[in-house]
Amino acid sequence: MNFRVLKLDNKSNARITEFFLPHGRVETPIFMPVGTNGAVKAVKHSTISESGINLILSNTYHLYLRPGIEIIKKAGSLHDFSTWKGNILTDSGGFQIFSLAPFRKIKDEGIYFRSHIDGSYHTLTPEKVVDLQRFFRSDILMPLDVCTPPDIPEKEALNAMKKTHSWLEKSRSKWHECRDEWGGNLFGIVQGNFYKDLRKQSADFVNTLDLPGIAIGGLSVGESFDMFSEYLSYTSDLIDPAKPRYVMGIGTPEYILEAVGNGIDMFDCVYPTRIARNGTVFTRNGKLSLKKDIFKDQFYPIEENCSCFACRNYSRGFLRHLFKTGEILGPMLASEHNIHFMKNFVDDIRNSIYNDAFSDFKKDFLDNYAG
RNA sequence: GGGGAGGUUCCCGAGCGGUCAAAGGGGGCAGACUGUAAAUCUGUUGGCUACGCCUUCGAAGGUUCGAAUCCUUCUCUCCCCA
Repeated sequence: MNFRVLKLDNKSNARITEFFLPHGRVETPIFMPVGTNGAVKAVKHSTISESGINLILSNTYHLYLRPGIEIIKKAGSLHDFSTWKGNILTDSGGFQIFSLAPFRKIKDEGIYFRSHIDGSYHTLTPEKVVDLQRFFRSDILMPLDVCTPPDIPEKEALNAMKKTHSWLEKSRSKWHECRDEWGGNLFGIVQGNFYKDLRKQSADFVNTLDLPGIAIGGLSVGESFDMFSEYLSYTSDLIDPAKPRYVMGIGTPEYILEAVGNGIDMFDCVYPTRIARNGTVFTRNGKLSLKKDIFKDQFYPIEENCSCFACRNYSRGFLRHLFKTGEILGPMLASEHNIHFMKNFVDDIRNSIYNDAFSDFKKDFLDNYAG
């Protein structure tokens, strides 16, 4: 995928990199919106692509259950099925094993689980998950892993890590057999919970596998920000710098700044689009809960200098009205704004790295955001 | 004119002698949301000099130790028949 580092920040580990995927070039740092079912909720593909984003995330677990792999195979690929022209990273379902805990059983060979939709019984194995993503024609595919919550005993964390490692080897073999069909890139996932010796073991192991990129999993799963920061920094330093580094499942602007400062290139999160649907939007001066009474007669945009469709055409007062009345347009416009916000935010981060001013940018941003 | 049903806290609507400041919705207000079981979820929603007191279930009066709940009158709304 021809990865290379274009610029290193002179005061932190922040960096700008580029790599090439089957559906185009990607420049990092990049925020990937989450479109679990092949579409970012409440947002049109054109809105994403016109904002300059060419990599979104979808989910193997969900697409496997609905519409099922046969339909996507028949369509040709997930891109063809959804008509999204850019790159797609598909998550494996590892996180669903974690978040849908009551319905699953983890064994050495894979996971047995019940569908959250109809209760039917299913199995996902590391090999099968690669196969599914192969038929999606995913540009980046993720291996099945075991994500664990904070505060579990080290022995339990060790077992989860071992399983993740053994599954990764199996995924890798399967990927080697079929990758030439379409050029998808399998990333490794570092686990190890909140134990540094395990994180170290896991990073060392994943480094040896010669994969195109490396993800840090098992963060932002309920731990404090300080804990997140400590383990992010520790783990990131152990990962091969000659590959894209991806922290799964973040985040808010604060988390992203922390990640970029520690050399992370990629991140994804449902947060911007989920809070948008629930009535909260980002601004450079902090979040706004649009449903609040104070916005009812503010006849100016969410942000004056934002170029998104919502800010060019609608006022805070009207957006509040849309949310209060349950109009579908409210979540749509708020989602569009938050997508734009994240894109512009990450662009500004990238520019600051170009100018060796990341630290100043971070400080200024956080001052405004909190104030 | 005759017969019937009913007026409950912002709205709808339960309650039909004490455990009722009054179920449940809705609406309002506030909070949460981080590899999406989420256009979702949680809290709160008469007043106060608050572990107690005050006002409140159309209005006024009455029965009772005690009433939103029973009785009388008044008033308003709706339905049916003439």
